[in-house]
Amino acid sequence: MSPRGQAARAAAQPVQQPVRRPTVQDVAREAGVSPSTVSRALHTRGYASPAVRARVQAAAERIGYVTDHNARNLRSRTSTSIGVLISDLRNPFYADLAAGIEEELRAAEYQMVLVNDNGDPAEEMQAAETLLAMRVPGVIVTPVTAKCPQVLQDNGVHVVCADREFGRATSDLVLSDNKAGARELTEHLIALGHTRIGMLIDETKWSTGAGRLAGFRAAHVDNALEIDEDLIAYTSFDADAARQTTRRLLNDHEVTAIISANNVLAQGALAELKDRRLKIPRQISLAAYDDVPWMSLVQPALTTVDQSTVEMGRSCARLLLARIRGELPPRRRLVKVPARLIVRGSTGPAPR
Amino acid sequence: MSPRGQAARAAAQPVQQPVRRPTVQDVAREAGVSPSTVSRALHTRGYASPAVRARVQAAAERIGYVTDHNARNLRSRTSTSIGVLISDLRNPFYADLAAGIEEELRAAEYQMVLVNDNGDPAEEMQAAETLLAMRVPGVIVTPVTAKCPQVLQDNGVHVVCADREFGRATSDLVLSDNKAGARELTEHLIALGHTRIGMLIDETKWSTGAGRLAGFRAAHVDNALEIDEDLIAYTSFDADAARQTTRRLLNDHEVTAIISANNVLAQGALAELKDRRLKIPRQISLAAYDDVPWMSLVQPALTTVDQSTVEMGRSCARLLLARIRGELPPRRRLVKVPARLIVRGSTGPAPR
DNA sequence: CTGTTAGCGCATTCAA
DNA sequence: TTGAATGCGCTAACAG
Repeated sequence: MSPRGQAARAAAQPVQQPVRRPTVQDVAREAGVSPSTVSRALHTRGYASPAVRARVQAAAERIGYVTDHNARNLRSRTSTSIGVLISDLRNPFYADLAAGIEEELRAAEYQMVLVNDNGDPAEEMQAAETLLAMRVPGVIVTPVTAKCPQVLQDNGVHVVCADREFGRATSDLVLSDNKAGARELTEHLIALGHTRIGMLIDETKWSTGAGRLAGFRAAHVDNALEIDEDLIAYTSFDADAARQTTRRLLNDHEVTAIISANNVLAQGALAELKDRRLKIPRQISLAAYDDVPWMSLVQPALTTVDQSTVEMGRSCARLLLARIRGELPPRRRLVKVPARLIVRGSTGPAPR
Repeated sequence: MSPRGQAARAAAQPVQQPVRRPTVQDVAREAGVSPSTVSRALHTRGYASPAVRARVQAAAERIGYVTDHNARNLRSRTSTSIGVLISDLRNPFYADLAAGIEEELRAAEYQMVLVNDNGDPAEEMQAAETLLAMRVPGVIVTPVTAKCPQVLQDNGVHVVCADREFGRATSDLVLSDNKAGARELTEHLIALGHTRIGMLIDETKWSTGAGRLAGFRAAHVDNALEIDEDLIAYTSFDADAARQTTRRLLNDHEVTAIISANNVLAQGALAELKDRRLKIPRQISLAAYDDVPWMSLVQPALTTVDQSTVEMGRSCARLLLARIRGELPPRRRLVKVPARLIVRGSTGPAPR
């Protein structure tokens, strides 16, 4: 790679890369003890006399010693890096999730290795392999396929699936109570007299979409309202698609309210309603699952379901760390994060 | 470590932690070559015959070998983990920046270790130490203090400062062209006839705020407009504070337009204007530096300066990687990312 | 082009 | 309680 000609040149020039960092050896010399004593004094608890420990710590501080995680990880077969695998950091849902995770990990002196998989199975597997290579003890993932958590678990990595689930997964789970949240939201509209409510939804393969749709249905059943299946408007993942779908929904059917299954789709729906100059909520009500900041900035502010995304992230991290520390019984744990209805100005009585 | 007794138990019980992962030794045995040949065949280029290389790769694939980054990093004194140190992942500016960085790093097969420092100097230093422990070859940071990049560099870590600069920093830099952007935005308002423009700003210690304020001033000077210093409204970092400051600004002074120095402050300003039921832009114009998605969702959509945040992130990563690979001359490099004015509905002719 | 040897920095035996 | 010895998994020297 770099034969000595190159190394020599590097040494001659003002290159700062090969700064020799102090090792336990250096600290040992400085403190007048053995390397193993340094190791114990610095990390393990109870195997060094207070005096020695203080002396070692002082010496370490003095010469600017910083543990080498690579060496520590290699030797002790543990790592404090946690993989976090999400679909799109630019979506505030994932950003909030990651923020919650990071907060909790940092408090426990763990690090977050964040990877975007763009919702692509291939990139997701790629990322999983990278995390295997890093020998992370655990991964938090919003899975795209069941294969990814599976492969990780097969290799002894603890996995927490966040936000969504696949039928046969065996990993720990942290989910929003999608069904309850969507049901509450739908009932709020029904209580306002709406009987023809459009449901804008992108997928129902995952528990996320499936749960929200189930809640939508349940609210209808509970209120003895028949569902016009045509009002369930399946769309794609992006806001533009949602806008087209909303357009079609409005053209082809009479609805007095629309529920968007997530924050991205809501953008498209809102754009279409505004474009048509429909008065919200006088002419049509709009509500969304997954509250994000812009929803309270628009006029009227949107009625939403807040799924406490940051807290969801914290839960993921807490659960994973507990699992890593062996504090949990073997069987998988499911954490349901409550969803909370927030009524704002975008929903009102049904017209006529 | 895990003698066969334990391994046997592991196989019997549903414990997945002590999974013995294959090593180069195992691959070597499988392929009938030596460990070092495996290493060369798998990673280095040119030092293995095609036949052997193929055989080794097949063997590795077969037994599910995945390189141990810790061991590789320890031995070769290189790492593909990059530290990214930001203030608040929930702020879309930082999320976009991180997304751009991650995208570019991932393409180059590097990993992103993301740490939130909450804008707190102590947490920032804590994070720096963690990254030193991880032996990352480089860090991208939106610095809170000059000390953090300094310490990292002193330890041989390459640093790219993103978004802001401190006077004496010696690290590479990627900045928005704050002055030009703010000037253009201000001139846009002046061209619309505004002469009393409020400037809502949180800090001017960093190049960010300083540059934007300088652009604001420059636009006035260019147009022979005197600045009423009272219209420069200094506020704190959060939206609530910005709202209070906007309230005071409106109470105490007559302004026909307000410029917010960033996306967070804009929330506060907008909230106050709406609360007062001021018609935008008929009664007052509002514009903001740092375009984020909600600004095109509100009505009227906000006139903004887009600082291409994702691209800024990509630039940071590209610059850092080039530096790490030694492709750059020793002297620090400054990358200015152009800022682009986006005129939307929130700015209009000055009243009267 | 390939194998042998050695050691990165550390934590963990074990013996003292 | 401490020190000496060992090796985690890998890759860089060197020799062949």
